[in-house]
Amino acid sequence: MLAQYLGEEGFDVDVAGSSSQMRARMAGAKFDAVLLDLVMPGDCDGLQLAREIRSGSDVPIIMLSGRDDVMDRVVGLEVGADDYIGKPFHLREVLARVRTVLRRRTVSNEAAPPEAGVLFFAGWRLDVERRAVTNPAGDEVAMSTGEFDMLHVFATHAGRVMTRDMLMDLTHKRGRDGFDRTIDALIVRLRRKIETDAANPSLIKSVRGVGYLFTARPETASGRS
Amino acid sequence: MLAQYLGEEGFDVDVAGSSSQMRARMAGAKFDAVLLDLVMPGDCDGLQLAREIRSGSDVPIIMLSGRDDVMDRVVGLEVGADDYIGKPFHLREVLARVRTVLRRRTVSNEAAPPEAGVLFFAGWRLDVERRAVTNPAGDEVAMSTGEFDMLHVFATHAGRVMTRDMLMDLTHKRGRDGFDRTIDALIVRLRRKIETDAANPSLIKSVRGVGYLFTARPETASGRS
DNA sequence: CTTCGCTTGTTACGGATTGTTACACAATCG
DNA sequence: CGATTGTGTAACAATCCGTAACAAGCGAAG
Repeated sequence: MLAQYLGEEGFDVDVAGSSSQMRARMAGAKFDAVLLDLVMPGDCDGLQLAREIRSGSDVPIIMLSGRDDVMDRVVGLEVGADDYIGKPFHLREVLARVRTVLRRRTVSNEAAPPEAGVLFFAGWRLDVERRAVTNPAGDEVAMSTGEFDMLHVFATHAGRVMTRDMLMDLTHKRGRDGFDRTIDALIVRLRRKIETDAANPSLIKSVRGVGYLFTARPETASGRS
Repeated sequence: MLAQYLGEEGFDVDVAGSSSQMRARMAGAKFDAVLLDLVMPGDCDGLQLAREIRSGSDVPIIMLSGRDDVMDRVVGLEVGADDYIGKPFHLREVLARVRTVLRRRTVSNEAAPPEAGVLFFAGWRLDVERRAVTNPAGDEVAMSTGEFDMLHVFATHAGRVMTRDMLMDLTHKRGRDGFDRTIDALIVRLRRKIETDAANPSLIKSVRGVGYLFTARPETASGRS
């Protein structure tokens, strides 16, 4: 049903009925996005599968679920899905989300390939190789390891709200303790270095109850004005 | 039993004892939703019937089933049902699902794009990506997370009366039950920030007994300099 | 090995935001 | 006109977040 609808809307759609089938398809061709059901008919569940895809690729993943469970949603996003659509999903909505994800992806693709040497945003320059950061005025700003990692994660995930858990996963490669405010503390320290007014942040916005959002649009090296 | 209960809750309920009876009823009147039992007493099964309804209409369909079988659920949703309620269903639950389906339907029908880059209205500028709002004078107005979300919803649903349920769905990702005045409180706070005279609101009008209406006409980016 | 300096994690406090309740007032109804 | 219902708003409580302060690591220099 979904495949047909998306097909009519101009997308090339390929359907896989099982995880193994999917692996085969994905090995053979490049896809722009993956729609994944949380509950799979077969052996493997959707979360596991999403993690698997993420480990080897950057394809946008949109998760579908029969239940609109908050926990599912959170876990889904943690695993690396780009979006999550809960139960009573209408075709139009799926279509809209697919378009959104593709748009985001193409934007960030041009500007920030996963391991680009240098990233630019809002006049700032972030040299991944040298781990050096330069402000719009051209001065190099000293960053601690943690601050740099955090900024790097933000720069490569610009425009998407990041939960604290995501940030924890991405900046602290492993090991997550119980509940702490580690991320918040890092955010404060980072804001003090890159925001002109740390009390009214413009680059790193808080999204209450969810996480943080990096608002700057990544620019290409040649795209600077 | 169901019909009586829903009737007491204020719904107009019509009961059909067979598929043919249903066709007759549906031909004669417009319905807001259909509750369908998976196993039918007569000739035709519920799935077939759901497919039939879907082929000619967009009415929300809620499927009831004696067995809580995953396969049934999946097939039911595939056929185009909007929701599925398995075996031990309580009247309250059915009621809640009916309300949700009605709510979702009205929301998602004409609400195509929940996302756009920058929105303009009545001289205001709302940058969705940067989560920043600028007033007609050009000053940036600080908005809390909730206020921004609410304004965003209004801006993308301008000219349409939004019920509190719709607003709750769109601003608070997870459904709330019970009665509260959360939305009203947010409206007051939002009005104080964007209305020139909060006592005589011009942008956000109240529609007694229904909800709120955002009166500004959205302008395209090119409509302003 | 010890000390020093820097970074990072933790805790605590205060302010900001948000949900809830209560009350006043307006609109509607009979 | 009074009764009922719905909305505006203040006040309060619960929660979340920003931030300072401190403690724990960590590495380099001595």
